[in-house]
Amino acid sequence: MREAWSGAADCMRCALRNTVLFAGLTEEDFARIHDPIDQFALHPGTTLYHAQDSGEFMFTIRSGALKLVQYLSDGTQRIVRIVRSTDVLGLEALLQEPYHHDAVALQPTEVCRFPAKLVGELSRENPGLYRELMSRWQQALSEADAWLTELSTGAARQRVARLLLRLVRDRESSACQLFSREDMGAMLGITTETTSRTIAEFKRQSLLVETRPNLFLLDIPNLRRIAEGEVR
Amino acid sequence: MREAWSGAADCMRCALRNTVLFAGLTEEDFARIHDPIDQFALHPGTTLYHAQDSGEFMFTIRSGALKLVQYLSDGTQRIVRIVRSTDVLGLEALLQEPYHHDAVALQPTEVCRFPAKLVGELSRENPGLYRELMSRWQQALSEADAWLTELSTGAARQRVARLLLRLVRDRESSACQLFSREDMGAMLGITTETTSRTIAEFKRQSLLVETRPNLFLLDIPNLRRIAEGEVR
DNA sequence: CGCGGTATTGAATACTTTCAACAATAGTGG
DNA sequence: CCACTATTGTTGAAAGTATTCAATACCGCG
Repeated sequence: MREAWSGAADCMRCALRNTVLFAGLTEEDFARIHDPIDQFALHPGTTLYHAQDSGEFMFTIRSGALKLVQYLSDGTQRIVRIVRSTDVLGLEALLQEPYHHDAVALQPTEVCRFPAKLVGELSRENPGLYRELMSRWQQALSEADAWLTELSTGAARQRVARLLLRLVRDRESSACQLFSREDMGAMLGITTETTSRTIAEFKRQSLLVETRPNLFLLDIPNLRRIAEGEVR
Repeated sequence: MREAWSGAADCMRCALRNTVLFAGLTEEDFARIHDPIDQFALHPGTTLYHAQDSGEFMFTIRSGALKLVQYLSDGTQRIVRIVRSTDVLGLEALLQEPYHHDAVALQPTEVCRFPAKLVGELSRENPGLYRELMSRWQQALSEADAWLTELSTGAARQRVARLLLRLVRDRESSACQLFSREDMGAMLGITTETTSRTIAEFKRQSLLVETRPNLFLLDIPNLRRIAEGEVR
């Protein structure tokens, strides 16, 4: 059993309704999609879907985070994206394609699931949804490009610094939680050990201060300098 | 002057018409888009557009190849994608966003240019075009993911081998042209020198045989073994 | 033929990985 | 609630790779 079913989704009261995929729908359209929506709670480590699974459903993330993982033929894994609250998952299902990644929860995560086919139908009549879908695709693409340029280029110290900065972007405080060293390594294309060493060094230099278990405050200005490669 | 204008495009006779973006359009729709289409020839090294330029136009590639380049704040460049014949360029313009990359010709290249706005309008009435656009977005995304897992992961030897194999995929022969060492390095996230050393070594091992200036035959099976990391 | 740019090579250095050991931590069952 | 165990994180040392910077070779073009 891979997830806890939490009943039909309560979309009308969903705090996210206006920020997520279906923001532009009329009440009428919305009624049509509401019924088939189910809501799930995922424990960390739970797989929402596997690469190659037939892509019947799309998902929105209500809370938490998932990693999208691809595997090389030699078995090494690479995390190609992180999806978070308000993000949409499984766009490829709109094209009747199987999923392209494993999607695995990194934290306690709540998702809403709905049939891709339905979204496809609605989008054909609803210009707002149509545009929103394109925008989501473009967002994913920009994100992928940023991972290439920022997280897969330069020395390990720089990559780790850029990942940390990315984790606190668009946030009020500079506090953030870290992922496991293994996951961070898989995001950056470096080994678990190198990641651990780098994080440990950042801690010693007070670029990272642990205020509570796995809650870190960042020294943003100095991490920026490292990210740019200005310091050793 | 950045490009040679070759006159209004002769779309009706374009060999690509049925394989590219507008394959599904009716004659009527097509008439509407034909007029604003211009065709350009680009010399190698020519920039088609710059990142941040206002994205008024989209492009299809008739022949040749372009690189999409992003820059880090420290000035290092990373090539995030290669677009080739039948590919579409500038999807972000559909969302009224500025371009996200520099687009630079790698070879003599012919492109067709058309207003993004027009495509947006047509796609709202034309389900075929609508679907085609989604499919193009997904294609770009898959490509980006593949660059992360295949071309930005593992040792330099493996990356170079995977890039070479990628260059001859879906081709009748195992012959291909190589890009400059600098460009290959920017695709793989390694230095020009490391790229050069690796290519030179492959040549010495006859994994690459130069039959004509810059035309190479690949030893696919052995390059595959290197790509998988099975050999030193 | 010579010039300018690209490719190749060398040598020293810096960095990352590997493999192994040990420490810290969280989860489990008594 | 505590002790135990399994997992995750940290560290060390050696080996393997990649980068840097500099020199030289090669190529295409005028």
